[in-house]
Amino acid sequence: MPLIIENLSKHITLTPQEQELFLSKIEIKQYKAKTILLNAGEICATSYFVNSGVLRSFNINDNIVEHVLSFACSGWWIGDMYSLLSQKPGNLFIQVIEDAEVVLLSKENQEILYQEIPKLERFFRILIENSLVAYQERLMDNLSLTAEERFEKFCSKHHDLIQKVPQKQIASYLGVTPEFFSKMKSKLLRK
Amino acid sequence: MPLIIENLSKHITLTPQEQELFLSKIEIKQYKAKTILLNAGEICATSYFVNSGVLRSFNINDNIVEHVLSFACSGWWIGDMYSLLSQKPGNLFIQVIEDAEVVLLSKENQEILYQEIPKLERFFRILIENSLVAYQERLMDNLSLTAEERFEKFCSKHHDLIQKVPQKQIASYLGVTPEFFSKMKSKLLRK
DNA sequence: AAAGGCACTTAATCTAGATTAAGAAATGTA
DNA sequence: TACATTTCTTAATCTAGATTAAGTGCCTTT
Repeated sequence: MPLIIENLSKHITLTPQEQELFLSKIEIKQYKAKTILLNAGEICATSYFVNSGVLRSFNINDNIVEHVLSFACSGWWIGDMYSLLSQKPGNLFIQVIEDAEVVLLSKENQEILYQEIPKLERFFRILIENSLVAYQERLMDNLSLTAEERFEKFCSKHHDLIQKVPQKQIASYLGVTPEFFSKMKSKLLRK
Repeated sequence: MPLIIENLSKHITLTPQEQELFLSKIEIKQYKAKTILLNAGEICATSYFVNSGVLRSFNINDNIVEHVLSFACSGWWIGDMYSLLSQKPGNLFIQVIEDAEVVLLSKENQEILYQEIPKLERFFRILIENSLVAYQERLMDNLSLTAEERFEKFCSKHHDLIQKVPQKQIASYLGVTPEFFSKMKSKLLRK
């Protein structure tokens, strides 16, 4: 069974016909590492679901500093929610970190699917609810934990990513500089 | 027209009967300032919609330090999403800051309403989508802006709250100590 | 009116994490 | 294989914001 159908079935049950319909509305693509799927300033018209490999979303502020908003590996969705919803130019880049196979669902087809399979409204509501809870927790962590505590939490939650993602990007995700991250890491290893 | 019906009509259109049904499933209560509507450790079974007054959600970490997650004034929803969705004990408090009239929607009734008025699934999806985008932006702001820049952004976005909320709570929302906030504010006033 | 408790301010001191800089490893590329 | 580019490390210095502490003014409650 395709990974994405398995993913849907975590929250809703689709009939075989509905599964067919869903699969007919998506596109699957292979991308090499470093490929940019979405540039800041563009209008995001697609949701991305990762079959394999790793992606990230990030922005670049005027100081030319990158800030990683999220990583996505096998079984995760990623996109620029702001731009996708508002259909205005966003400020996120979406980039492949490790060679990836990605499912593309256009906003257009997503709306069609909402009409044809109303249950999907429920699926995406739950997906976004969970995402919201995760971002709320991450925000509170950034307000209340030290960099070291955030790193330990990240390790226990996303151990799989640590090998696959350049550590400067993990630093950025945690909100510290690569230099400080390096120092912190070697301090933790010495323990 | 009740504020909450007006609120629903921002994203969906309800028939008069549906409006009636909705109104029959909610409860309206008055609360004095400082009242706690939800304690950390409790399971959240209710969504709150503010008719008037101001509420906040916050947690308290082991160091006995409060961290404000969100404010809500007239026309805003507030709750402990994590606890509400998982039905596990949460770690948020929800408290009245300024005497308030609040609409209560129980999780139970919300589920019933999803059945009876499927459009509501759309409404809450959109509500949560917007909330998610806002938290993503706030997280990125915390990663990339200085406290002063965050404060200026807060002022331009939530000017109404500045008069109503004790400034130590705004400090907490922004992620700085009350002392530093005070210093920062007087520095900005001197300009 | 007194008294206790908050919220806010000011100021001195301290520190987590940033910045700058330079070298070492790793990776890509011809 | 060598060269270039990027990533990571180490270390010195710096700073935004924390901590500690003391004082002021304003509500509450009695």
